[in-house]
Amino acid sequence: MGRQFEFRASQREIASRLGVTQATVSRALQNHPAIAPKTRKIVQEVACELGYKPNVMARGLAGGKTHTVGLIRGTIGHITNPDAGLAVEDRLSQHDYVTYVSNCLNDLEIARNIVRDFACRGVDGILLWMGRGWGKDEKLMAMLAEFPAALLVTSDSEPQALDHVVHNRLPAFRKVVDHFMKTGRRRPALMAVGQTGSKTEAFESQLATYGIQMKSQGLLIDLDWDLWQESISSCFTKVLDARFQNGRVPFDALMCVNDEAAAAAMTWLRKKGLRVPDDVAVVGFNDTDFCSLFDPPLASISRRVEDIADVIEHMFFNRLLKPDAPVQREELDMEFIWRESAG
Amino acid sequence: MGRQFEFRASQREIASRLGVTQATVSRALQNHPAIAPKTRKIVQEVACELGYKPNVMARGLAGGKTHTVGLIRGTIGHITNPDAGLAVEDRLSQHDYVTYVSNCLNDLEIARNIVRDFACRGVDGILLWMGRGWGKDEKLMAMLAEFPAALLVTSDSEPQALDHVVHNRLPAFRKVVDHFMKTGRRRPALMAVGQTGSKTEAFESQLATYGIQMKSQGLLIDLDWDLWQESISSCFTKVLDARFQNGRVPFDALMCVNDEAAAAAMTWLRKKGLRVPDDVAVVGFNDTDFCSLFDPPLASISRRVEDIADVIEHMFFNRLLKPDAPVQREELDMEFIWRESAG
DNA sequence: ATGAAAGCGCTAACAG
DNA sequence: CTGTTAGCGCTTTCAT
Repeated sequence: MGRQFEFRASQREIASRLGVTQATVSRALQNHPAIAPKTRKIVQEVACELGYKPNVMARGLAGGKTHTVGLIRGTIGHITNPDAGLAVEDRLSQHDYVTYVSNCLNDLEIARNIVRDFACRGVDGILLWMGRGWGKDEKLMAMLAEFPAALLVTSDSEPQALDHVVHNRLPAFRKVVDHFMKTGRRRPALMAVGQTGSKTEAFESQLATYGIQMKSQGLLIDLDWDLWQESISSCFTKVLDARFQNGRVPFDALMCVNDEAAAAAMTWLRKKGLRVPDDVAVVGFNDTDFCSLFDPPLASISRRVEDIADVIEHMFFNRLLKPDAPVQREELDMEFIWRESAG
Repeated sequence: MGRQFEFRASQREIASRLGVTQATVSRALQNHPAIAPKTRKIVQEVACELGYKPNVMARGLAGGKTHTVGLIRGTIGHITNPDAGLAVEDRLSQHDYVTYVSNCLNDLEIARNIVRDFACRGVDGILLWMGRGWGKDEKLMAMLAEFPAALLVTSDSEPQALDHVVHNRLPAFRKVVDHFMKTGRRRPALMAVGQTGSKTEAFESQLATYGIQMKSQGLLIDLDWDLWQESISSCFTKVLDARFQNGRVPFDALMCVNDEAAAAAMTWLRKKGLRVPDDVAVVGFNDTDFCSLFDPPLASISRRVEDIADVIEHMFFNRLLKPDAPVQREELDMEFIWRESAG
């Protein structure tokens, strides 16, 4: 039978102590309107005295809130950094909410299973970092719709049927490209992992507005996913060495998938006798603490982790309080952080 | 009453489909020995067909396992990096275990409350990154002892009454000090946050074996915790500027709290006209991906995140399988990673 | 080998 | 305002 914990009291114990029924205790603890103020008071006092904490499983089973949220991250921890998930967890805990974390590895099928599992666990809400096009998956969206709260974090601004926050990279990418152009660069390249992805598209489309065709002009440096997992710097070096043996590169500016890659790029360029930013401007991604410590300081794109945590916190509890409010949608733009490496 | 989910089937539905009782379904699903093989088979088939998943709350309430573990981290995400917690979460999920994450901010009182809360949630086990001396807190230890599994991660090697893994920094610190000595340094300093802490003690005691008194010789650079939270680099620069206005420093080697601080130190030293490692050797902490990308590459101490995740995974499930096995204890040493900055 | 029934700790509908 | 009662979906005796 149920695991016993020495240090836990139940509503029944409080009830028997006071000579009332357990239901009364339940109501008093919930601040039910139809309860005598003095009953409520004495119940709460005894509850406090006994260190009563509700059994979350029982409460969930009986239809109450569990004060639990399931958070589904998209990528492995050491790759996406700094992590908005942990910042969110921190915020939620201040509202006495506890977070399940899980990682779907950007796989829709896995995401569905996790959502399902979270349902079996009675979470009050789901926070999901969406992969591309998942909004069109009816099965996923139908499941999500059944939770008291479900909040999607997307990186594209397509409309969604549920509450969502658009964590928009486009404006930042646009600003990077604009900056490159304004400072006289004419062949900005992108270093990406995989040929597709919203980063690639954002950069490509913005270049196109200046009449530059990224792919056909050889301005996409595609990194190998497997090598990438092993070692960022060596993978980068390998690709560049293979493609530009003589050290002559076809680009005069370089936007990188993350700060680590950007730092590796700066090292490689320097070794080839190229100056940053004079010969090649470099911009990273994530705006890690390290950026300002490089020589030259590394420009980057900030995810604004704390801001997005604010938005998520706000939208999530908003939904919980007003189950019938219309679908919410917020946008938060990532931000280009200029530093010397960008020229 | 209980939240309804369209997409969920219960044992009762399976039972009624098959004309057996729900208890039979329960037993069949648990591979209970006293169940006819063909019954088990057909039950499992139907369960699969209906996409049955157990209701974790109900199971927990009734005394079964919840396949949940509560993980209590000690520090805020963006400060401790890379994060063993996420690596562990990843491992556990491969065993169909889901992780609650919480952060006690290194506060014993908060830790106790979180443990309590996890108990109310019916977790099968607790993973706790211990603060100093918490092993002596009877209340905490008594609560932990009531879980089917509780695994402590400590950074000192004091004996504990429960399963624990010692994540030992001492050997690495020792190696750093030894290395400094071997390469002719005579005044190695430590940059720490707060005068106490195991990092400080480890370094101090090892220096003492060479007859060097860290504190009295002015070899402890104490950073302000509040400033530290705001900005690592500026906090560091402020302290150094205030203490060593003329750029003459009393140390010829510098061990830093983390890689960011080490990088900031290298920048500061260079500005003062001091060479790394010729004039001052520098070592960081965490062995971030960035280390090898600095000029010179930054030596550091690796927490061996993946290794510790391995150990935790192993010990945790070991305990779950053998509730009565004797207390387990494993040690995992952090590792000094030499790079040019260390001289 | 299976059914019947109790009970985990709570919420909520129904009575009074 | 409070007591009574019926579940929530399971696990686990106790019968048969």
